[in-house]
Amino acid sequence: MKNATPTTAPNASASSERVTVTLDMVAKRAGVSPSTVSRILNGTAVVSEAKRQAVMDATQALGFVPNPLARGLAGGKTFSIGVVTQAIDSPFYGAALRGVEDALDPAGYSPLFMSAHWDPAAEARCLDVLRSRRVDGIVVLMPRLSDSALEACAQTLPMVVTGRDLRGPQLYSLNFDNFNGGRMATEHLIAQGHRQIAFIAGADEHPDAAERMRGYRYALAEAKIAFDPRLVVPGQYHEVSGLEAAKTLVQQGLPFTAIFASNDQMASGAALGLFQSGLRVPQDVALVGFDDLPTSMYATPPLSTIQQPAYDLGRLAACAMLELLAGNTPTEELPAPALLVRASSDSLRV
Amino acid sequence: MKNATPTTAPNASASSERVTVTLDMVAKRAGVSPSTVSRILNGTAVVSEAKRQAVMDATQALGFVPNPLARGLAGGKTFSIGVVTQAIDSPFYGAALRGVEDALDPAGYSPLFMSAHWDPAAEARCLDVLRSRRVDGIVVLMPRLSDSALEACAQTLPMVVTGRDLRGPQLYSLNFDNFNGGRMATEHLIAQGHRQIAFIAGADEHPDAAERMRGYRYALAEAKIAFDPRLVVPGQYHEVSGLEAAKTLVQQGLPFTAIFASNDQMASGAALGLFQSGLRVPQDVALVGFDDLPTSMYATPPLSTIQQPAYDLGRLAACAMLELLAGNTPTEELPAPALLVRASSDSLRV
DNA sequence: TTGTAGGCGTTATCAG
DNA sequence: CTGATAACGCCTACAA
Repeated sequence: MKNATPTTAPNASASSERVTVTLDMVAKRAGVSPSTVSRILNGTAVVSEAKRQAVMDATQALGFVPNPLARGLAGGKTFSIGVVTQAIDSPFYGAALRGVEDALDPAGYSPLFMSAHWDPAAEARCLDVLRSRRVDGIVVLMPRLSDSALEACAQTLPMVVTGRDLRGPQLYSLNFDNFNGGRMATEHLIAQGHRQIAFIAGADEHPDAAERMRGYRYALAEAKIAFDPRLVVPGQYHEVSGLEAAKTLVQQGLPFTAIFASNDQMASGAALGLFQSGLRVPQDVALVGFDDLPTSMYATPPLSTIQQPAYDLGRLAACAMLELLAGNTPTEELPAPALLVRASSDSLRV
Repeated sequence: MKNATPTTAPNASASSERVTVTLDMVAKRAGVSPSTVSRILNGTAVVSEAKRQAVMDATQALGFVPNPLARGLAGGKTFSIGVVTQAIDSPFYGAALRGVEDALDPAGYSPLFMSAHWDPAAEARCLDVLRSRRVDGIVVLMPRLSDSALEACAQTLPMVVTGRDLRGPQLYSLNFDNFNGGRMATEHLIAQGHRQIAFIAGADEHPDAAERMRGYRYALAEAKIAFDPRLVVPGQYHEVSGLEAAKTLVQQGLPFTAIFASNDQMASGAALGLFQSGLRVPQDVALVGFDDLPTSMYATPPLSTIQQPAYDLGRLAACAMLELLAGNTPTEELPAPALLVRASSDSLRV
């Protein structure tokens, strides 16, 4: 990271350096042709060691930095990859984007982030903008576009998507096992002795929300606990809806001793709702979330949850893209869901 | 947003469209020269209405989208602006970045996000990368680089920074009144009858952390409350440090009835620390944070805090950049700090 | 008003 | 192995 800076190098840095140093200037100074400089800098061909040194020296001395725009125009590769996220200000996507950054940076690629806000039309627009910017590939986190639209896009560019099961020559996907996650959360509650377990569902359009619910129902069935639709309240994956859901449950009067919220944000809202209703977590009601947001372990009380590795999701998606770009077949896989038991569902830990 | 799509327009969209449509093709189809097309599309000159129509039609029909790379190479403007954030996965920066997105998008500019992780060297690298990518301007959120380094950079490019007071021909800054924020938070606690108010400080390197502390001390002095250094514990602006700070305070044995944490993340950690120590918020200890993160109102109990408009911070910074780019002198100002009293510091609200 | 020519900084394709 | 010579797609004088 920290190469000793040769005294000859006026490394532009965040300082002066007015004129732009071009490849031609390097070529001239090194006494070779521009093409040779290009070849050396890109390792496109074998070059004599002598010229090689001369070019490297000149590059250093002049502080030459290739112009990505020109590179993109001429060569077709821009070394930037488009990343479509749904909300850059969501804790979940934030972690994922950081994973993307961390994976792309060392490879010399720059991410180009765009938010689609769960709107298919906006998502399509993102793809268009990204393609017009000539990105080398596109990663879509939790797309809302149809499989076919994504597949169509993959005909033109390497694509990696998460939250789907799509494969193709230029298409790779990474999916999380939401079903088993939902099942594990519910089984944990059942193991703790709970029989009346409420469920705060996620937005209908989210396929993963449906999977989590399926896991919930599966676990209930396995335990021979009758499914009571009245204990299932809708949510929208954000705090307010969790708060409202909890209040609905309380007001409804139907007894319940535990809540499984299909994501941490709603669990957080539900915790507040219970608190405001005078119910203690976990003494009166046990609570389990889903995602394991960075803040969940610092909630009061710390929230039990299913760990969904958002950071790794982003990182692996980016790695897969790098593989695709290198012409390889990606093999990255997401880790299996893991249950994190914390105080919110375990009275012994309080 | 939703123009009726003319039947003649095969709007590439997220679909097929193999070949790239160039400006020359549009020119040919419209029966004019490339330069005319360029002029019309950029409004660079006055053109006859007839040709104008012809070009617009051809553009539509062909679904032409100008290549930003070529545009950047030839004209110098890339319509992308670099945005240096410290951590893309922080709730505070997340909100700010969303503000940036929202302001830039309608103006036709794309943000290029990079994270510096509070490391000056990394920040310098971000600036270099961004400049090498030929962005039209750079916005730095809460820079760690020296004023002079930023000013130097502003000689080359329009710059907008937050958390500093810097002005220049190509440089604009947006600063938040951390001193008064800290003061208001403390005064609130004092008004609630508290005399022993602990303070969880922020990282030393953050200038805003020092300002908040100054506000704390100022308010104490105003109220003739002796400043007790033992009630000030260091923090790092993240949850763990708040948790540890609270435990330190409790173990220390010195009585205190309130805590002012210099940011919400630490306040959240402190809340957990108090909880684990068997202390109730606000009955035993009142708690006030700083920032008003989106999640703070859903904390258990909801956290009183000083509202720092992160979203607006980003939005206004981006707007200022747009002004700079348009050759105007920005005039955006950040709103004054506001105190939000919630249950964590008000027993009546619980 | 509008067309022509040249160039922005690289890479790629050919010869040599 | 290396050097010309085209593009890449668009913008901007300059000339008409």
